[in-house]
Amino acid sequence: MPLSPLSRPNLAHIVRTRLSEAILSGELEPGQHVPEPELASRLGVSRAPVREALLELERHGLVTFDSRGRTHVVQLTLEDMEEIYSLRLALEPLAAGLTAERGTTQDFETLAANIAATEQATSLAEVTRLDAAFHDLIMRASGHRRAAHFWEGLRYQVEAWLGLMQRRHQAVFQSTQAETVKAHKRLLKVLRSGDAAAAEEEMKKHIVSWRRWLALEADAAARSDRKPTL
Amino acid sequence: MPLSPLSRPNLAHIVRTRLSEAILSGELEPGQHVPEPELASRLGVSRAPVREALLELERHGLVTFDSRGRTHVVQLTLEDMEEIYSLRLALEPLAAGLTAERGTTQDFETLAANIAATEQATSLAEVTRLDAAFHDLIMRASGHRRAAHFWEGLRYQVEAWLGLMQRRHQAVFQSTQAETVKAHKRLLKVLRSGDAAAAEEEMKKHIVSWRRWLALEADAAARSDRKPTL
DNA sequence: GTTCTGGTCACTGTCGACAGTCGACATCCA
DNA sequence: TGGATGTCGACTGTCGACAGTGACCAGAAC
Repeated sequence: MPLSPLSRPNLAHIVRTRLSEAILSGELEPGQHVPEPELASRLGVSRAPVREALLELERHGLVTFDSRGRTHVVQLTLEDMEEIYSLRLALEPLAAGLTAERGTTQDFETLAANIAATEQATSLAEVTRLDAAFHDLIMRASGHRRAAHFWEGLRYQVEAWLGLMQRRHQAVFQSTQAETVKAHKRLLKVLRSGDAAAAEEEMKKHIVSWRRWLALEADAAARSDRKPTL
Repeated sequence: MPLSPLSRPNLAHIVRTRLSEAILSGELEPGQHVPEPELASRLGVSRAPVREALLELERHGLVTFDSRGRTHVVQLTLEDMEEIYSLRLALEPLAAGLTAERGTTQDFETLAANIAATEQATSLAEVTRLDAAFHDLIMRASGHRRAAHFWEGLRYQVEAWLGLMQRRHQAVFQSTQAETVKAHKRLLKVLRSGDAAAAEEEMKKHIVSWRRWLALEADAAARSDRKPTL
């Protein structure tokens, strides 16, 4: 009987997941102060797991602690995104190269499944989530645990940013789904080829092209002659 | 009156610092299980700050949690160090370039002071600490907060590894102090020149040359025909 | 009206306690 | 004797409580 071992996530993990969703969806607004007691009572748990979850979320860059230790939902600025861009550019090609070398058939099939799911996604939010997951899979498949770990510290911020931009500038993301699928297919093909250098190069291009989303808010602000609200 | 605001570190921070020292010095051995209740009673605090400190230490890669949530002092392998090497190579040249561009006179003076201290250090352990601090300063001076943050997640592991190697292969580190000073002086000079590309290149060289410490244990093991104990 | 003062309130940091769980070890039965 | 079963102890995950601190607000003093 194929009984795989079941994992029993602790409360802190559940709280963390729940809060991630709340932040990514915009249910909790950027900059908003989120007191531990309130979260605890709203979620029906004590403060201990909430505190632990918040520490995790800080690691993921979704919340920050001010000088008094109070928790705020992160408010990403353009400079933050530039930082993230430069780090993605440093990390992801490295991982892509490794994945091309070491990736298993299993890995590539999971990636293919992700692309298929992206093709059939019915909402932008879903596309964004699957996009982040795709990169996540590559980082993991690389076998570079620390790089994957670092990526964990970036991906949620990327998701948060894209979510925010999508809510603000829907029109711009019209063709995103198709483009994402196309780019990911190209990537997967190179990864499967086993050519590390080519994989690095392709990933680099992919990240560079992703950069165009960064200036969105600044551009929109410039056009409408208002201050960018980040 | 120049009274700078005093920071009142919380217990968790103190515990974290104390535990870092214990791990880096070898007081706590690699692989050793460290139960929260014991740490708490030994340090005379409750488990809450200990738990928080352990989470921080995990982020710094000095401890790991097993499937049951029990804490162990990290046991670095050669593969771990290869990972760290590849990440340093991705992160530090980037930061060095930025520091060359944006570094302030103040920054460079702090770096110079660090080098001076390294010159006068009286123990290898001190040299190692100052070495890590030097790189820390560059990461901070770069203004790239996330890169600096990532480096925080590596530096202690680097220190731990070097400490371990130094305790095992003292003789090999004879000339380390002088070499470190020389290399750091070269780096500082390039940083001061403001030439980002040159700074990147010099840092790259520096990291590559650091790589030689990685194979130490494997080499020693091969020579004495025993299994490398990592 | 403005500045100082005191009180109030909302939070965080820390503590001690309890329950559930897992491994180790002893024990029982074939 | 060896494998299954039961018991014990150690630790983690979680909880509720308390104290200390800073922000905010109202009122007093000038």
